[in-house]
Amino acid sequence: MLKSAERPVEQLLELMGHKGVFTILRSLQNGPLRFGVLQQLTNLPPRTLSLRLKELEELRLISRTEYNEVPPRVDYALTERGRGLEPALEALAAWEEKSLR
Amino acid sequence: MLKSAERPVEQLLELMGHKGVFTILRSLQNGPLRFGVLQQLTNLPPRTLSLRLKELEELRLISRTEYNEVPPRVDYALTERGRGLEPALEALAAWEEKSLR
DNA sequence: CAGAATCCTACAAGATACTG
DNA sequence: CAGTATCTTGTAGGATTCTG
Repeated sequence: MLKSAERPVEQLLELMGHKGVFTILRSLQNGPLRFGVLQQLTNLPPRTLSLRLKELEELRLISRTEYNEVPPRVDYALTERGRGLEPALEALAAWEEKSLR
Repeated sequence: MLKSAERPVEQLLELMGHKGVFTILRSLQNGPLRFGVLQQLTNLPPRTLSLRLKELEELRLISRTEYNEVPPRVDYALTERGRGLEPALEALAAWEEKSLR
């Protein structure tokens, strides 16, 4: 799945091209979120969400934190590298805004 | 192919997620280019390049101009809407720069 | 709750050959 | 030159069911 021959931006865009990924990144800008919440926000089936989260982790854009609690609790947050993406996310959101008018 | 139910940014990212599309858009920032040149820049087979260019046209990000000459000549250029994408392209390129260091 | 396992269908994308 | 036609293989991603 990881095509290391590609430029980082191509890897990134390939991942962001998948359904829900932009929403995931944007949502995490406001702080960590749990699996279940991301599922509701993106409307992805668990299998697909799980795949995307792993790929985002592989690219070191998000981190996964597991708490030893019952019931289980896990949350996902932007990494430093992921936060470096924020200007691009904003630019894309701004473009969308403009293109809706 | 056109999933009109999606938000513009999701449509855009789905398209930009395909191989070569980022390169196409970036290259066109410097002015119109011909099919053959885009083929060399992206390393895409003609069929795939042709598909991507049509999809970019559908989203009104690029325009196609055909000249009645022999041999045939066609070129592609960013539209106004496509130029609206430039801040995002720059942000992505900047992110890549940073992430390489 | 947070996923993993299994199954399925549609389409991505590359290779190759051909043409107005 | 700028594509189209045809064929093949891999993967996306949705549905559903199950579990540590």
